[in-house]
Amino acid sequence: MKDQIAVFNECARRKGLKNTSQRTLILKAFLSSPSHYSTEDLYLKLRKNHPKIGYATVHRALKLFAECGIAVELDFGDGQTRFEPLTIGQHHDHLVCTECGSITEFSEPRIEELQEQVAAQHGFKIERHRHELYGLCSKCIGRG
Amino acid sequence: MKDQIAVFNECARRKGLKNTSQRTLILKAFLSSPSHYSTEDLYLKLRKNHPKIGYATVHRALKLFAECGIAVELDFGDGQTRFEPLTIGQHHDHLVCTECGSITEFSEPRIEELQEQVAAQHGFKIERHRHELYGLCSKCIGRG
DNA sequence: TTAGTTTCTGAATGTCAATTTCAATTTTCC
DNA sequence: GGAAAATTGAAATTGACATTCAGAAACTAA
Repeated sequence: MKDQIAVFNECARRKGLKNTSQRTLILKAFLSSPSHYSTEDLYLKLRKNHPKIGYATVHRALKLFAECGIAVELDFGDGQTRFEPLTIGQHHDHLVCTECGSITEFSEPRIEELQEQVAAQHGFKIERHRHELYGLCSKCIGRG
Repeated sequence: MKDQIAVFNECARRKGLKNTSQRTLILKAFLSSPSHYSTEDLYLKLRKNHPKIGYATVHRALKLFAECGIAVELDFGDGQTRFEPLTIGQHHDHLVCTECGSITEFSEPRIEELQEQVAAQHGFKIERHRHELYGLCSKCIGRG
């Protein structure tokens, strides 16, 4: 978390951005939870203690975090973009429960390797990828 | 293609839908091309020869095809949903060029297998998945 | 500290694709 | 042919994201 704040501050400095209490607030709330927040989610959470904060401010901050490389934008196809704090070197993909919406992370180097092979076969250079498995999580299978 | 029309007709019958010239037209245009159409794309293409056709009609037809299992909805994160004809048993994933937008299909059973292993480790039951590699296609690397 | 400059905030508004509405039309079935 | 039901397509609505703008706050230099 300290690393991420440092990275963000450096990025903000480079961009000539000012320090504002709102941005600090949003950054801390964002980093302090393992959640996969949509703008809406984080906005509603922050409003509880900071009723004056604006949706646009939260939205701009999250986009900024993504630009600075301390957040990744996720799209699980439900019409809402989610943001996840990015810990350097901790790439992972997601298991998304279609029943309860829970999100679990996974990482499988052998898949990444095969991906590279596939790309190489097509003369394709991978910049990024998206790999999501949708289905029922262990809890929802039980309830099934 | 005949299979898909048969599947669709059966699905339409079950749903108590009527046969209309527009839907037939849209279905044929959709199946007759390997493209990954957005509603907009297909609408514009159809309008050339059928100026009276409506956007909503095309949109409804494509959603219906997806419901009937002869099309899959794709979202490459560019703000437009694309539809691809689904040939039974021919699952594949996509390489998406971020430069020219070209879409190439790939299939790698070993990745599918590893996916299942990952899911099993988490007690997760996969219903569907999404796996996309974004980057530069061979043509765009050359132009680079 | 203070004046001056620049950025930021937040309410409101704009944008864009997806979706819905509804009156007119078409299909289906008797 | 005619009634009932579904479909069409223009227009309006929705919903998420993005932008605008006037006032507020943060920096900068003297």
